[in-house]
Amino acid sequence: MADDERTRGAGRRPTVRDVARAAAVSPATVSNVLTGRRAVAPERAARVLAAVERLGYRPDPLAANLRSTRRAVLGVLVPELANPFFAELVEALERRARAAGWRLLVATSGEDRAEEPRAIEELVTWRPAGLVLVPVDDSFPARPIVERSGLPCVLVDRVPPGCEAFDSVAIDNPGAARAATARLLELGHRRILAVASTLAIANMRERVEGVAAAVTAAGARLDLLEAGAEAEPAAAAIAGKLDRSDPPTAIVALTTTLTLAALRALAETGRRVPADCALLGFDDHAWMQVARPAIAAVRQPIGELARLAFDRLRLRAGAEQPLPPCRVRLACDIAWRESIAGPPAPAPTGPSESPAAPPNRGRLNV
Amino acid sequence: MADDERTRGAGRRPTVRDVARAAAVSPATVSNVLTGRRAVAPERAARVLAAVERLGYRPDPLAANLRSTRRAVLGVLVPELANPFFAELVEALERRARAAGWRLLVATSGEDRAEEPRAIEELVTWRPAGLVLVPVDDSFPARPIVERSGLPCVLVDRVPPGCEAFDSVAIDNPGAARAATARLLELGHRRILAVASTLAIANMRERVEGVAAAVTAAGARLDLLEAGAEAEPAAAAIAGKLDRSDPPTAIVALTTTLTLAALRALAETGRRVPADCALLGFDDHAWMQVARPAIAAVRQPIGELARLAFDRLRLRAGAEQPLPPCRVRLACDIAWRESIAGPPAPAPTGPSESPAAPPNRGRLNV
DNA sequence: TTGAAAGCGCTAACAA
DNA sequence: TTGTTAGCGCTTTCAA
Repeated sequence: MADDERTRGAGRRPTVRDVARAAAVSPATVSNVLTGRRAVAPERAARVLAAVERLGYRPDPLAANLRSTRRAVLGVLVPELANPFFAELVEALERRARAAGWRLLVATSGEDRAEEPRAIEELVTWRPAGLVLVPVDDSFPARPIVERSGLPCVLVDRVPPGCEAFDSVAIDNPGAARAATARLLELGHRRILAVASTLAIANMRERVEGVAAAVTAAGARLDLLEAGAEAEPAAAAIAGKLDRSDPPTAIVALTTTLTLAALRALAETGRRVPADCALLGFDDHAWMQVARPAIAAVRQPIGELARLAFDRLRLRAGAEQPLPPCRVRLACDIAWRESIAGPPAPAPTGPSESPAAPPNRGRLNV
Repeated sequence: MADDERTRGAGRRPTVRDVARAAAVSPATVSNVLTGRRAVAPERAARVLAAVERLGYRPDPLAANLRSTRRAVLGVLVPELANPFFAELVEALERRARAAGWRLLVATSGEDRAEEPRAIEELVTWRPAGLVLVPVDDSFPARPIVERSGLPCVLVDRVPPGCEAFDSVAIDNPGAARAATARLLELGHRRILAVASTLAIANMRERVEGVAAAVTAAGARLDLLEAGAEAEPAAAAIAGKLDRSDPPTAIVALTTTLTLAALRALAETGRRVPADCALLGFDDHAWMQVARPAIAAVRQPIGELARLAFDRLRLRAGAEQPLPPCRVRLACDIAWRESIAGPPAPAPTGPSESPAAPPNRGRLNV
């Protein structure tokens, strides 16, 4: 059925004109019914809808976007999809976008400063309604292109300094790091090693600041390691820190890769977790629950990050006049697990409560 | 500089016409220079290029795609991005696509049969040059839409039966499973548990077949469990199998989630790996190397899968006449790690060589 | 409220 | 080899 209708075009997809003819109205009316941009008399609208149904008409978004200024595509640039955090972020964005009838154009910069502006430039030529962007690092090489494009843009996860004019959505990095570290200090740790990939990325610095704030407040000692993004060299560097005479009794790893590197370094230097050294990571993954010991980790609310970023973009895309920038910072849960315990030798002070996390869900609108 | 040129349009992006005027040629010539579709005299081409540079002209892919039949966009549909295998597949595809000047439109079906056709339908309305598709399962609900669209389509990873007319790229599932199992049998295992998510997905069945073939050939016993895609219930089901009087001494987990579930089940039932039970998973991830014991796993050549899928699609998109379907199956490496050892009690037979993998890289063109 | 007509920016015909 | 013309499928004036 309906095949007689469809063969008419000899394989050609039906267009607005076909629908208009079938419904005995003008193409403009078809458009108005379908986009809802202008009112159409009920009976005519029904005729149009029926014709659409009968012909199996699907509007061509390419043509629609070419003509109109309002598009329903979002450009998304993340450093890499191999990083589960970004993969989950993109998936959450895609889910929300599709639910709202929007599409996603996805690109990756490969954590490469030279690639970022190239990727953004290509994205921009597609004239998306907006951009969701995780910059490579503080240098944010795509910035001039984004600004010149005039497109709405939300920075997610990494918000370089000087980007106060951009919308941004990220977690409360200092807060999460402080809360995590405070717990370690409570348990009696006095030498804490914070492992960052690079301090050239704002969120890394913010996490380090959080750790430092807690450590300083407690009069303990902070060891800071900038270990790079690669697992192997990072593990070696961490092992180096562990092999000193006065090694840390707790490690806070600021990315998943560094958590893995820390685990490797601890194993290689013969440390048991948590007996010899406690470990806490950023970003929670399924394997951390199953690992023995199970690894404690800061849990980022990825779905929430995606939701806020998308809603912001949609709002801005639909807004008539320019909106003031909006900076959202979300609080994080921490999954306390077996990798956390008090320091080994003479447990100096610290209460012996069970390591339950204080409930700190909520939102921090800066 | 060049600003005087750019302000002319009063913020308007320059078009082919602007470039044509600036270079004193026709719009068609500009198009021909930029797309390289027809020859243009060197000096004129140089003039055009100079004008492009001076005006900061960027072609609008929307308009180009609307007019021409050849598009440089690929539609990609995967079940989910939260699964690192698919995330890495998409990343590898994106990398190759971008290198070739193509873009990716990404959608996810959420492993949902109802969502798959919806997602594909939206993808198709964008008129991509081709589709890369990982079906939800054998039911492949998007199939009629894909066929009706007439678009080139490569099935990746999951190739439902009856899809011989489609191009497909996947690993040699039976071969990988057979090789893995053969090694376990060599080590003396006689009761092997294969854990699949669901037998409604072809690659799961193929893996099971591979395990079964090896087990049968060795006269050993195969235990098959269809454990679902969720970690918790799967772990419970696996624990059930382990708690019987005659438990398996080796587990082959057919997905990453099931590998995690198996680990959990083993821990919960007090089994040590590999002393009480050996474990081998499908899909290798960073944490498996760091886990104690390190987890052995079949390594899928994701980059290669992506490369072949993309090249195939590009070939088909550029081809004049229809090409015969091409079914590629790639051999896999196996990362042999600590989670593999002989069975606990009376190690019956089996040579005591070191568990090094036989080199079996290569391609199997079915 | 509706229709006719004019493009959005580009490339494919066709003619020169 | 080049320019002219037309039109991809849609939305948006503008006039009725």
